[in-house]
Amino acid sequence: MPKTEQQCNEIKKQTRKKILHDSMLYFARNGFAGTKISDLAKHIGIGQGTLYLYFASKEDLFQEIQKMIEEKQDIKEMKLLAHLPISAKKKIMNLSKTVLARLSKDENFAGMIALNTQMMLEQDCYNSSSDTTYQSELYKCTAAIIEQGQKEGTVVTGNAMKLADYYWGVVYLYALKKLFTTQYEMIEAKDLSRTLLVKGE
Amino acid sequence: MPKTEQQCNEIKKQTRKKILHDSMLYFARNGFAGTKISDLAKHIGIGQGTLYLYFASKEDLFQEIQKMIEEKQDIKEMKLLAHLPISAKKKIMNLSKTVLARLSKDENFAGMIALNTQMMLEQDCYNSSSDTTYQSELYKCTAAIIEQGQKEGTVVTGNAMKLADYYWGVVYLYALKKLFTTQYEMIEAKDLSRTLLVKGE
Amino acid sequence: MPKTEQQCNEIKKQTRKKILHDSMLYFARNGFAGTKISDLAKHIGIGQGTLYLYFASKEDLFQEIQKMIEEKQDIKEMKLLAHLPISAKKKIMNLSKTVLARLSKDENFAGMIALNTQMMLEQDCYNSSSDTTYQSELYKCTAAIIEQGQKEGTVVTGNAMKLADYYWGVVYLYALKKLFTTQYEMIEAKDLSRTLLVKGE
Amino acid sequence: MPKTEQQCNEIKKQTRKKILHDSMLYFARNGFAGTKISDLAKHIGIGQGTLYLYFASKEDLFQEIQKMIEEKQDIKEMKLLAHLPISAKKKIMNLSKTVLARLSKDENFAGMIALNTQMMLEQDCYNSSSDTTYQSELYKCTAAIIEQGQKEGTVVTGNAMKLADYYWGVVYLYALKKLFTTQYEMIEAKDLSRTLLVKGE
DNA sequence: AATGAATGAGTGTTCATTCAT
DNA sequence: TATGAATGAACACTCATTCAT
Repeated sequence: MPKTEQQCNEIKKQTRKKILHDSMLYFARNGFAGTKISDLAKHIGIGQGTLYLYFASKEDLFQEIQKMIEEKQDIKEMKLLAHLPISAKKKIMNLSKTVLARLSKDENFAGMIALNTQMMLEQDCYNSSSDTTYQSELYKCTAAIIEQGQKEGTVVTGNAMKLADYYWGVVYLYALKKLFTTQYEMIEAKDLSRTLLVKGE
Repeated sequence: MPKTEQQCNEIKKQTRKKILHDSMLYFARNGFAGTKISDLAKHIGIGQGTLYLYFASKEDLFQEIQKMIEEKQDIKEMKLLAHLPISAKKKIMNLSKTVLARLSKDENFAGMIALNTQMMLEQDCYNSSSDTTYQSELYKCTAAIIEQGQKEGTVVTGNAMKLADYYWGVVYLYALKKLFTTQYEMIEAKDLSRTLLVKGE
Repeated sequence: MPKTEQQCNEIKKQTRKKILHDSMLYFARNGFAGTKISDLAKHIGIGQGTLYLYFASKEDLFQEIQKMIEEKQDIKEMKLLAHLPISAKKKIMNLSKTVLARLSKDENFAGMIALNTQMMLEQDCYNSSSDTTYQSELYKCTAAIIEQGQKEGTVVTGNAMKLADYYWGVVYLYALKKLFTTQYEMIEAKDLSRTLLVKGE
Repeated sequence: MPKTEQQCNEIKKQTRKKILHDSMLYFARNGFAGTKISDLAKHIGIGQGTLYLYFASKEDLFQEIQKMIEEKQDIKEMKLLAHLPISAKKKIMNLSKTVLARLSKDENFAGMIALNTQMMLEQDCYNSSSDTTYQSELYKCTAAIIEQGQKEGTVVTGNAMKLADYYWGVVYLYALKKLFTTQYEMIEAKDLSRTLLVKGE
């Protein structure tokens, strides 16, 4: 539309964002193959054709969603947490509380976690030598905290990366529950923390 | 078929079993929508048409697989374990060791766990008032052990069913890893046990 | 539009003409089915929507182009030529020279000839009993000259209309060359005339 | 079908041929953009899906048709004619008679000529420096005859290739008539020959 | 009056299912 | 019984047309 003048592409950006956002949740719930463009468009509330004004194909849309997730992943907070001058145990309980709280309130966060983990799984599948690219930031931060905790004697022994993977795996689990089940019992922070801590509570 | 007459349907049973089995893994990896009959048949090593001699439709095949899983789920062992006169902590560590060992060795077990959990998730989605039908056996057994442990003071406090759900969720996680990743780090029994036990080791 | 009032529809006429003209060439090159409104509008240098201010539909635009061609067809000159008191041979060589010269210089003329002939071909297809409507004028004039030439012994024997059809068919041929090829060798007037004349040169 | 054994792909070859053949005529009449797969399949008498068992896409089918035409083009006869120890005039009249006779009887021949010429036109369009690849054989043979005739004084002067192009252009013209019109007047051999010969009859 | 973003009917392509062998 | 070629309903994608600005 020739709205006023300049920012008709303000609207375009808005629409693009809405599509990306709404599609993310839809894909997270139904998977790529299980998502029909016709249904997706209806769910977003736009015409089928409109989708193709913003994305070249279903595949392209999916990839853009993945890109978005990679960029978003709130790693900044994580990094901040990792560098605070507090005990690893505190950090872990803090992180767990924060993550579970967001998971409870925010479906988008759940969708992001779910898609992100699925991407990692499938990526591993075809590309086992992958350097675990994007997720590494998140995992590295967690691993750093774990190593600190191991020195402090509050975190269980074992490969730090493997433990970080375990921790986020559990988060993925409850992201799925958030996405798929209506009445679910969210885990508690102490339960999540227990994946890492020597002695819970 | 010129097998005189007797057990030409011995062969039929055999074929049906093979289809169910091979399809299970394929579905677990690719999902229902992501599975094409043509690919599936090739993967099994039979003609597309043959599938329809044994199953009425793709949907029917999928349901039969689900039934099979429900029936198989080695609950007997579980029940046995649950009623042994040993401490809950021992039971849990035992169970964890057994489950993870099977997961490592047996892709079918991984497939079963994966499909089973996905079924539960999707079922919840559309049928939130479900009485958690089939999975309940497995979960009830685990919950019983958990309750025993809580009395003994070795298992963390909290709703027993929720904790059982958590426990099997982690198992699901590593079933996925088994199915999707080529080089994965399996969790250790003590890590799995820690989801429930007050103090690891 | 703030053009006071008088001839803001002078501009409208101008635009309509431009659309008709530019579309004609585009249709001639790409055919009806092969022409997309989006591409056409870009080619003309207007918005897609603008087209629909001047024409009800793609089909309508195409029909208006056809009408325009029918009306334009410089039959007047032809008629004039037909009635001049000179030999048929002269008339034919004259006509050939003129037609080929215009073809060389004027893409629009080529487009008109091409579309016109294609119309005739397709019309015949669905309406074989057609009285060859509009093109008849042009053909009748040519046939008249042919008949004159046959009497004078300079034009080959045969049905005059069929020969006229042949003559303009060759013109169509070189209209296509003009439209589609960048470096083409235009036929010479004597070559075109030879379709009719007993003895060339 | 597992017919007897070996030649179920005899049938496949047959079907492929039928599709190629029937599509050729359909494309010749309607153009690429004007041809709908649904209509084409109906016209051939097969299901839409069947087309995609034999050809990867509409575009692919079209290209295969073009390949087929290039290969077919009955150049052998032409070459034979070109090398006979008879006068160029005889050769030309012979050729004209043969070509027009086939055009009258054989729609496929008409389709081939039409598509072939259209290919050449479009090819020129995008690739003006093309060495006129495949059609050259046919044109070269004709040009050779023309040159012979020019020496013998029976063929008009001028660039031989240009004249060959003219000759086959006229053939194209009547291929179109054959394809599009129901009641058409085919040109006569002497008319076609006159494009080249100094003096008709 | 002019625009181009939005739309959905229509087109190309895929895939679960059937069926002749 | 087993097969895979054939099918058409369903899906991804395109494009003529509309409409808010």
